[in-house]
Amino acid sequence: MSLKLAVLGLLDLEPGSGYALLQRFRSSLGFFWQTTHQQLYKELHGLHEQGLVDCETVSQESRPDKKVYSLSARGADELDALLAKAASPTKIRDPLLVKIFCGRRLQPEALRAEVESHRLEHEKTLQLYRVLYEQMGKLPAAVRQRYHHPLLTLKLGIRFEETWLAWCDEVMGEL
Amino acid sequence: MSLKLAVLGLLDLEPGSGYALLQRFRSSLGFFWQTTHQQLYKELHGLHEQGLVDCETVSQESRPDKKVYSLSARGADELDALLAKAASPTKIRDPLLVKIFCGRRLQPEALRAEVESHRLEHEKTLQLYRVLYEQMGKLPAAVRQRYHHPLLTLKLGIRFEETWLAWCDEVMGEL
DNA sequence: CCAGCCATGTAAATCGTTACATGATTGC
DNA sequence: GCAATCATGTAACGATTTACATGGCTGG
Repeated sequence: MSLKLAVLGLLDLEPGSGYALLQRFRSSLGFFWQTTHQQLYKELHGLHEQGLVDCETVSQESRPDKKVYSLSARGADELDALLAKAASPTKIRDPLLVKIFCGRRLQPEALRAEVESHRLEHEKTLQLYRVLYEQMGKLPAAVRQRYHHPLLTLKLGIRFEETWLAWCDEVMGEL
Repeated sequence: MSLKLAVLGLLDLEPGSGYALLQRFRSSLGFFWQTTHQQLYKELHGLHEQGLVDCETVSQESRPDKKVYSLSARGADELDALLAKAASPTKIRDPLLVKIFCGRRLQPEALRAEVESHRLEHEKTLQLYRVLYEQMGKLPAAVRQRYHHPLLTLKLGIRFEETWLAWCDEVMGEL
């Protein structure tokens, strides 16, 4: 259900092709709701069949044709209906934590290497989030207004990454 | 794959029936890797077929029979093999964040109510984690040693919940 | 007497990942 | 020439969720 909400929500911000949506996904919603192009295209087909999005095929020179989707009136209603429902509670699903939980049979160095490598990833992600945060601060006021809610989620992303780093450092000391 | 690792890891800590494992799941690993009894029983059947766990049926008075599973020698090898693989990177998947991201069409009060209710949940969870943390500190030294790795994951759980609370407070001020 | 715990399972439906597939254009 | 970007899809498989199913015992 969240994928449907995510797609409608992205189209509410602005229309676009499946390909373009996927890119926006990857640099915003994708931080806390991943998808693949296969899933996204399938979802768009489904939404179109149900009349929740409009679709216009656009021919391009020196590039494949594309289908530009936009939110229909019924889609906007559906979006409101989805937003009216309570969000189901957050669930963490983390293979690294499973591994650490089960890690007593493993050499400490092996685990430390793993934690170290994840730490690096989180550092990169934090950097990225901070750059995006800066960028959003520089947007024209009208646009910034529209992206106020996405910005709130980005703030949580930053807090989470900082938390990861602090924990990785703590764990490195205890392994 | 993480479920397999999780089950083998739990059995490595101590044997138990599917039912008992599920309860341990819910108060430890389940904080960052959920499962249902259906999935767990199926996994146990699969592991048993592959000879990775041993299974002994125990009759009980005034209670249904149970099947007590334990890690076999081959299961221990498999566990080591799984632990040798790198854990795939962490992905957050959070319906609440999707909702907030898409929430600009919603009344601020509606979103605030949602955030408030999630905040309460996180507060409860934090309380629970802290109690569990205290309890683990009081275990006999030998057992505490065995649960050192689970404790590390609990520490992250506590940090995460604190992060959630801080963010909820921040967001409440900005909606 | 009813709810909840103990204890195990099957089946269907949905969701998500991975592999396979195409084909032109642009930049190094 | 080779890799990456643009742009879209099908198919198979695996994972996860939800519904259905049973039945005795314990505590309030």
